Amino acid sequence: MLDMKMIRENLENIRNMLKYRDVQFDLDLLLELDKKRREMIITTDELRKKKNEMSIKISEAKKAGSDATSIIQEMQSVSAELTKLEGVQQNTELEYTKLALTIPNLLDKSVPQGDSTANKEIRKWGDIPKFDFEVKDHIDISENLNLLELERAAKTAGARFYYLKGDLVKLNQSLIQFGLDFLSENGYTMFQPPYMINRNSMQGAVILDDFEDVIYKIEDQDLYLIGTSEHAMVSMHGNEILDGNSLPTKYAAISPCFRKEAGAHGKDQKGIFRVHQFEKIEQFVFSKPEDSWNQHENMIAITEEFFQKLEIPYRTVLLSSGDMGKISAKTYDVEVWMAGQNAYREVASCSNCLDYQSRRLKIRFRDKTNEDTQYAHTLNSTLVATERTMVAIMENFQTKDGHVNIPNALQKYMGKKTI
RNA sequence: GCGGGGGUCGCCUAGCCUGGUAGGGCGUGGGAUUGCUAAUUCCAUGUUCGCAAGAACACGAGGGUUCGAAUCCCUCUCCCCGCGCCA
Repeated sequence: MLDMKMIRENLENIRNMLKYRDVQFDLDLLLELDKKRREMIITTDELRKKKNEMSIKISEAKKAGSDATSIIQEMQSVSAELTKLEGVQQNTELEYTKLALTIPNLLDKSVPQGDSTANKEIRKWGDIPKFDFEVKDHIDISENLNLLELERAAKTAGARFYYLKGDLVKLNQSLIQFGLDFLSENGYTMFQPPYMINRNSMQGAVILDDFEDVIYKIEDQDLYLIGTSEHAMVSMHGNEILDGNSLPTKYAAISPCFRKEAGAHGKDQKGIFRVHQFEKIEQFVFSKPEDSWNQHENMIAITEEFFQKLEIPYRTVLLSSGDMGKISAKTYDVEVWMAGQNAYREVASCSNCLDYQSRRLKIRFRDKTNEDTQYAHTLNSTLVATERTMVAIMENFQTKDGHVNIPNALQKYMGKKTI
């Protein structure tokens, strides 16, 4: 959500933002509803004022023991009128809020304009592995080594599910262990969040379209499966006034992620690259506004360092205005090399959401109790999505005789050097 | 799941029985006063609308009764205590 006052004062910027994001949004309707909403507030406030004044008169009359019948009758009619107007106001408010919740976030000025072809590679690390044999993809590798049950998963759950098996289970746990150790050493506090959260929390974290395309709902309950621990982490401090001295909070969250993947039909159909359920360690930071861009750079640096330790070649991409999520003001993606696909593929995403989520969830801070509160900034970044990372490990570290070498950093967690 | 007790403006708390402008303390900021440290005292300290003056709203959430609800009634929610069930 954006500050309505700011929208009114920066109409040109907002129109440009919508254009650059290539998003259909009825800004004129929003302005109209905002105007109507404010008018309604003024009208109903005046009636309430009248009511309050009469209430005092009634009280005084009763105390004095005189007759208050005529004032009470007058107040009855004012009350009735107010009830009627409040109904109208409530409807206006609902309409306004519904629309206001769908306007995308501002864009940082460093974001390139255009669609995904305008994405900008800003860094590249590592040498692409060369093989003197025919390279296999992770599906063939895991089949040969008996590391996945894909057909049986399709039988028991459907497409885009999997059973990890044997050493792949251990590799997954090793990545998680290593990731948590790594973030702990870098001053992060670990969290394991709820995997289901209520509608209000989810609505603060995501934009409406995501409910349809991404989020699973629990039947007959006000609960939704998180699509990422970000959803549970951002709402954790909802309706709170944080102590400014505690910022930035650096949280490391580990959780499974559940995604519908609606609209991804045909893409990455096989294997464990694009699935309905995967594990992810997330960095989540609440920061002061003046510090958030600095934090954003820190977070992407941490993620890059992690993949360097895993010896996986990657490139870091600054997403263009048309390719970003609507809640983010600026996003870096990390794409790692996947030898089986002969391509860089997305494994991590690092976003600064400014005060967009904080406004929705009322996450504020102040340094001293008599100061005005400010909205905190929220930032999220993948540290590691383990299933995708295992695809990269299997494909990049495969050997001629069909085995997979374990990256140095993971060997002590795996207790072996090769699968 | 059952029974009991709770949720009040950052924190603590009064008010609820008996409906009539939500009070006090702490913390924080500012002013005044007194040789100093300190003490004392006054003002400010939530949200929304408004350029402002000001006004409205706010007692866990949502309904209801009433001219009027923190207060009475209903539903939900979270916390605490006891019992039950349970990995």
